[in-house]
Amino acid sequence: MGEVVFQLQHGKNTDYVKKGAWSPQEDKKLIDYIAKYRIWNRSQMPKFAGLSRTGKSCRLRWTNYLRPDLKRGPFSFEETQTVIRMYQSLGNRWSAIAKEVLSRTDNEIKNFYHTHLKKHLGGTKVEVKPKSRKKVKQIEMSTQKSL
DNA sequence: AAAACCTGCAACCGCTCATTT
DNA sequence: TAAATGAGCGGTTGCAGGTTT
Repeated sequence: MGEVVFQLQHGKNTDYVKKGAWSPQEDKKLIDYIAKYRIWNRSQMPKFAGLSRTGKSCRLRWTNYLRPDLKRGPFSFEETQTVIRMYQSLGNRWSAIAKEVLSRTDNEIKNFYHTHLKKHLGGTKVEVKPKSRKKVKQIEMSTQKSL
């Protein structure tokens, strides 16, 4: 429903890039492909997997939804506490927080924060994210040590 | 009953950084 | 060393389903 298909012209060949929600069939193709080949080339993978999606979209779907080690459902008390603690020390470094909250993705934590925690932590001002990832690494290292 | 509004979440976009050539 | 390309991240959007009026 509401699916959008974009048509890209490349000379005589026509590639269709589908957007929007993933169907169960597409999920299965992606799971089957990754189960078979594991490592993918982002630009080539969708074509070989038989998917009309961008590699970026495939990666996102896999990491945020299809990965077998992902935990679904509501956050536990412990997970919530970890997210709050890490957010207060790291700020909006969702991927770094996700490493601490096992089996949860950065996207899931980000959504969880925006929908559940933001209103409760509204007054808690946290530093703006640093631009450089080197700085982020340094912050992460120091956080690891202090924990 | 249905229209309007709200909430939660999956997915996309644009940007930065890392790696390769 | 610089340019091109690939990968990852955070912000934001769009929509389905639920709730309120």
